[in-house]
Amino acid sequence: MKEGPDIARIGTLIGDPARANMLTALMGGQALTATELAQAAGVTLQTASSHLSKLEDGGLIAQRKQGRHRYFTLADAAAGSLLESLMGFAASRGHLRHQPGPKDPALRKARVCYDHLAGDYGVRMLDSFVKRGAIATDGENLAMTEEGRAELGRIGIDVGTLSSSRRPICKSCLDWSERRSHLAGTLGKALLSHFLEKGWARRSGESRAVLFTPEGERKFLALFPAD
Amino acid sequence: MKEGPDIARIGTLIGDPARANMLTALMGGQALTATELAQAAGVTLQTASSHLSKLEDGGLIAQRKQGRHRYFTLADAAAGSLLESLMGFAASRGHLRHQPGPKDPALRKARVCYDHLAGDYGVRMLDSFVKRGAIATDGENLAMTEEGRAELGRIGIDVGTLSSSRRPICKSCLDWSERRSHLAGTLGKALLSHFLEKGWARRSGESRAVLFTPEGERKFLALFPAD
DNA sequence: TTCATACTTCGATCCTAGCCGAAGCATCTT
DNA sequence: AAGATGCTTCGGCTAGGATCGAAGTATGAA
Repeated sequence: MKEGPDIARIGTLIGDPARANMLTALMGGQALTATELAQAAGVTLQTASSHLSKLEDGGLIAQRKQGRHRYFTLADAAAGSLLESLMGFAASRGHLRHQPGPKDPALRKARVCYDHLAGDYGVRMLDSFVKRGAIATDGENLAMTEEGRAELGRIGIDVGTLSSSRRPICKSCLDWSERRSHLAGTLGKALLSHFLEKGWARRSGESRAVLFTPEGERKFLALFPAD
Repeated sequence: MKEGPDIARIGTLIGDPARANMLTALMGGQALTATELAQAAGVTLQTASSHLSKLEDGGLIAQRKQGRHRYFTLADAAAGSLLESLMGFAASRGHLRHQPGPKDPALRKARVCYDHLAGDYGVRMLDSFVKRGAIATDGENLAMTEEGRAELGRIGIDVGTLSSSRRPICKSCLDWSERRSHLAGTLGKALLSHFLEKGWARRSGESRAVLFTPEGERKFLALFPAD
């Protein structure tokens, strides 16, 4: 019949509201149990179990058995990036589930996107890197410069250890709230971990929001000045 | 729990096989009619019509009325890019439907658009007429000049006989493979007929492609030189 | 005008897939 | 061992939506 990849299968998987809620919850980057995901989706455990096995078959999520728990995560960074693209597109068409009112400014300011920082602060960080020549870009692809390696060394991140993975060090990821790109890849992950370790910020309990301490915020803004 | 963009809505739109087939067909870049898309999707015209209005509401496609046809295209580059991401992801997970066959460059080169010539050659023809002052344009509307009447007389077309109909002699028609305008109207129709009658070209069997003979191609290119 | 073509809307059917209750495994605790 | 917790499987119910026939609308052709 038809040729090419089966986008309908992926679409169907994401198209169910319960599954979409689960995937959105997993965008936080944390591994969640079936019970937690059932709650996030608003369905019973049996139903959630059925959804999770479909998502796993489709290659969107992966599971890890640990004792009597099963921890689910997004399958990989590509899955996270696809979901972020979808969110960006949906937001650009005005397909929001509730108005972007003053209720969730924390999410717009800084949130976790799978394993790296997104929102205003995420975009600001990438902008700053590009502006000072630490990262070179052709609009789509990103590349580390020599200056960038030195710069990150001063911050306290050894770029050498990041290149071991097959995953790219720098990658752009479309930000749905800002409609611009922020920094993904192993470097994006390392930077977020760095901020959390240093105590500049902490993860919000249930939400994807990243909450900066007053001191952490001051240091972050000094490190990545805006225009 | 219900935060952010509604990815489920986009997922549902792409998740139906008939709609996915339509979107895949539109990824070719050409504008397609509802009838053509119904064929591509393997459903009846009524069903296709329903799908198309849903896709339009969702912001994935746009339509352009032209005469009694409705030409559908992807809404914009963002929609195309989203679909490409999805195809890449689906392919990376091994969700393939069939091996991709050789695509048809002949369609992009020259094809029939209702009753006139479209594609690279169609755009080239209008460009050439405008450049030599045979047709005047304000960007949207086209008008025959006196020079143009003489010019067409030399080619072998009597413009006088074309003006009997209520249909305009010259009309611009957006070409979706080239993203520029080509020549429609009774003159566009007459020119295509002329080429076919003279044996410069012939219509492909089932496809919309117009196949030029080596001699016809030489004469056509001499008559309508590029920049 | 009358006919033909392109498409939409309406109405009815049918089938998929989401849903949950109940029961069944598996693993940890005591 | 017995009980508790976490999750899966089974079976039946139901709603949503994909589908098409038939009728309606719009535009072009004769």
